[in-house]
Amino acid sequence: MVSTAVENIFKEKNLKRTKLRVALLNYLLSIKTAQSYLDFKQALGANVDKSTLYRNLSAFEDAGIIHRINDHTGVSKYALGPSNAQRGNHAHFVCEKCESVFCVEENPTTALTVPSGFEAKSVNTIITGTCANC
Amino acid sequence: MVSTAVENIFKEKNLKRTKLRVALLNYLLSIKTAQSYLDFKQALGANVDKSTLYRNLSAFEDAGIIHRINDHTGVSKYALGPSNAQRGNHAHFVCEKCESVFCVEENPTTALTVPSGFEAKSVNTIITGTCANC
DNA sequence: TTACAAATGCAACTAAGTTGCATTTACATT
DNA sequence: AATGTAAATGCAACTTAGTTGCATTTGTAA
Repeated sequence: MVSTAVENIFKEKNLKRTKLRVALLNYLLSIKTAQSYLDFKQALGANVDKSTLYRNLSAFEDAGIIHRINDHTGVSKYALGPSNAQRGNHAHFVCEKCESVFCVEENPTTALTVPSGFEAKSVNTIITGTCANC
Repeated sequence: MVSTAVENIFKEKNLKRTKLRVALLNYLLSIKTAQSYLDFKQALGANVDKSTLYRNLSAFEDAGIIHRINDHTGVSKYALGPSNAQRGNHAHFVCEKCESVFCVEENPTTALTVPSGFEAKSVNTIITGTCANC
């Protein structure tokens, strides 16, 4: 089930429409939580090439299709949507039981003040707790 | 210049007072930015053992002496003070020019709302921008 | 001073992510 | 449809952060 969005996004972003990219994007569309390299590998087949996958994740990130999330584990995870630097901020919720990472809308956010001399450009928030499934 | 605090903290936390631990703690007291393994190695001598250093960082973290910070680079950095889960929240400022990481007081914070079914326990905020030195 | 748990040092390992390069493929142009 | 080309792939080799097992050493309490 390849949506129109998936059909068009490659042209829009000047990316070639390869098999893996279509599968990757459809998988991202199908899932609610942020995914790691290992998650993608498991979902797309153990035979997917590591370099190719990482390069595609980078390409998607550069194109603003996905954003990279760094939780406490140090392993990068990826979810649909551009980064906070490019769009309105959103937060990431990390479930401490199942380790899932969700994008959540940020609450009418704090006025952000930093020490004098410092200039803030973007904000990334990681919320830790338990998710609805746990 | 070994402060009284440093003399006492090991007994308080039931940690043995070894050479490296004293040096590590004094170094942390002397510096304003969060430090990575490589920073410590450079500051404390290239001969410090990797395992020992990492184990001490873990021990200090467990004891609430320091907390670990994960910025966008995926490399852990450490700074004095317990984690946000244990104390009032504070934020981390990452300078996009010099890559320094500072702990900054968090502004009187928002009521934190998460989707229904989710339960938030702690919040970690990474602010990206330029620091006072850059 | 001694005894023992805890800390160290070393080497070997794991796992995430990157790089170089030869081959293949998407796709625009003819 | 044939083809030229830049981009994408696949593979192997590498880098770097962090961990683990184990024999040796050391801090500290008795």
